[in-house]
Amino acid sequence: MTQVSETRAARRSWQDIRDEIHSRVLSRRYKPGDKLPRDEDIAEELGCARSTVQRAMQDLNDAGIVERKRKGGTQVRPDPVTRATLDIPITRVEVEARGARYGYQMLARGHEMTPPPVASAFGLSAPEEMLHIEALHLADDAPFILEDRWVSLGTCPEIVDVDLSVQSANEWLVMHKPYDRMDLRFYAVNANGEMAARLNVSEGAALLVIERSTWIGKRPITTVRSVTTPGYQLLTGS
Amino acid sequence: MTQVSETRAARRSWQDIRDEIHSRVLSRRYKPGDKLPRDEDIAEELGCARSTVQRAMQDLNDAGIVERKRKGGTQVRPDPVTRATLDIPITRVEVEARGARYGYQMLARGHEMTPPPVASAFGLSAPEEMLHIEALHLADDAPFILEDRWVSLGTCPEIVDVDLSVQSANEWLVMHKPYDRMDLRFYAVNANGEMAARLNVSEGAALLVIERSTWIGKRPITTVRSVTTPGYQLLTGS
DNA sequence: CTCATTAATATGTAGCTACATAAAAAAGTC
DNA sequence: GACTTTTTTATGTAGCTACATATTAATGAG
Repeated sequence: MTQVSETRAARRSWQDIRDEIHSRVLSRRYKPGDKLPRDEDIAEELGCARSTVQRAMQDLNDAGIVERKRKGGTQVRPDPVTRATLDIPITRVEVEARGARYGYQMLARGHEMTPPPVASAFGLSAPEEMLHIEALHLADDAPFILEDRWVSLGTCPEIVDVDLSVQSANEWLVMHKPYDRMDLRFYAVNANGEMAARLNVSEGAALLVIERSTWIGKRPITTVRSVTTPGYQLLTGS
Repeated sequence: MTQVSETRAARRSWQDIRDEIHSRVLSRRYKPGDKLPRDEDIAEELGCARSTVQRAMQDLNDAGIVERKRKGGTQVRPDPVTRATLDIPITRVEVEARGARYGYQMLARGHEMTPPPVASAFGLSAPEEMLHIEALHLADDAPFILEDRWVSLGTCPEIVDVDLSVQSANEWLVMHKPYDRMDLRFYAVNANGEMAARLNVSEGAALLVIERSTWIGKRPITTVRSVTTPGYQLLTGS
């Protein structure tokens, strides 16, 4: 224990505090479901300010290690999860980052009533008229990603004036339409006849699909199913 | 019920500041690549403390909206990304959350030298002896996930004393082994003969694969390839 | 005893000061 | 001019106070 004075080499950073708490969780000194001491007591025990503990706890909370509730205190998450952050770039940037030439091709565009599967992805009770777009992203002229998109005209009327034969809808939406909720899902499908033809792969090939839906408030913005080409991998950093 | 603003200018929260900056980015008042004013100036302009701006900026940084560098200042990320956090639960918890009975079956276990693909996933220069485990996770006695795992004996010698015929290696590792780097990748494969037999699916079926590797410092801990059954989806919340 | 009201309390946030740190810019040096 | 050193500066962090907020716990009315 430090006699303090001015030797502030002993100053502990919030990362130190975080690591100390984390190691106590891993060593089972704090077991899953256990309630931790109040921030103030931990601060006193470890010789730092409450704000430092607060910062550390916030990080542990974000990392899924602990759960905090006002007045309820802090507890170790009973069911540990491994949490990762995933960056999904705009397809154009992704293609260019691979050193390939990006190409974009709009296959179809029209106003249609949402079919049931789309409505359910959005949590809509009644079908509504939406902009429906099918498009193909190309890398060095080879098919790269096939996308099937629906855009809500009620939430996003400006989209009808955008020239989507040149710029992908995603690119425009990402740059202009804020959202406060997003749902992502990943799964694998066997290429059906249409996919195989569009992507120039053999029928039955295993393809990774990325589905993304966004909302602002309770209002749907867009939902898109992106079918990737064989060999495509989604990666996380950190 | 929220007691909204009084006549006195309500204190602005860091979320308000964040949303203001974010909306400026979306409205292109701050364009991709642009340098933002210093925190202090933004604080003055918006009438709050620098610490509040700092908090807001930290969040925008985490969200991938801006990039910050000491002395270099803050700039709008030139290539916008959509960032999502992914929670991968322990398979047992995942199965139980679906209301199914969890089962676990170890198929093979042995000490082997790392084959080249595994070594490269870990960034190892020379192959080393590792614990190799093949196991099957079951949901209501049906195959759910097939896993092929390598655990570094140098980094993780305790693992040899753990009874992995009862508890999955992942469950033990998550609870006992901290890591500071993790790599995740997702892709789709067509079931080969062995996978098809193990998972009781037809050959060629499209299966989602999750590969995960973890390190502590520069030392590898474990790498695992989890092959899921048809219909499996990975989801993100927010 | 039951339900509604009030008090107590742990975390969350805003604002301040002071200092640390990294990196760019400026100033020297050969 | 090319290289090194110093200074400047914007962000990052630690610590403090004060207050807000969401719950839980205690209290009181019937």
